[in-house]
Amino acid sequence: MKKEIVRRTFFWRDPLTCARELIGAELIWGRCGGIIVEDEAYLAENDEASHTFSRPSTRAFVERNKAGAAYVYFSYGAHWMLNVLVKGEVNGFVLIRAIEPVRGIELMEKRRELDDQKRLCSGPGKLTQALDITDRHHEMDLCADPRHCFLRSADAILDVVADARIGITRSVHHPWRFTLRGSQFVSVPAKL
DNA sequence: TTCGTGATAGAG
DNA sequence: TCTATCACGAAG
Repeated sequence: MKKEIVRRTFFWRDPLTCARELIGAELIWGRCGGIIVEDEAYLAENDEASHTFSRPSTRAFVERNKAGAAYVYFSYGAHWMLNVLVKGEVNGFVLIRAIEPVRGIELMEKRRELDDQKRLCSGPGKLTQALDITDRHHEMDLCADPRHCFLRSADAILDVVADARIGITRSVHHPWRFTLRGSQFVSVPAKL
């Protein structure tokens, strides 16, 4: 089962498909990385929970950048969030919410000051802290540099669960959060 | 359950 | 300028 770098064409589809298929892929970030076990899809149109709904700067970002670009923003005065831009028939984003640590674990534990792999990257703010992701990565192309990319095997068969997105107040009903079934590394387990 | 934290955007 | 809002996390 050979893993290959996810190419830009992967992000030329609708955000829901991208989000679902990124589960099980490996996020490579410098010396660190891990398997994506939780993410969420946001649509640039008709999705009140998306930043594009209320933020002109985000709409400009979508226009300005290619698919596969990193959209990084600061939230609640404390946390960075990592998203990937998707540009298909419907534009949108995939928010990376949790990874299962695989490489550079020691470094990530040091950054988080936490010796617990299950909670090391089990949330969007936690994983950016563990990987040292900040606004300096905003607009970075995640399909060009093998040090900051996604790795995925095309033939992997995974049990992915879809349920409602977390931490939003609008458009809450869409089942656009995706998790790897049974994973101990997610922020909040899916309801069965 | 609460609360800190700061960027953004819209109203006044 | 002022204020509401927020795709969070940690403590209690």
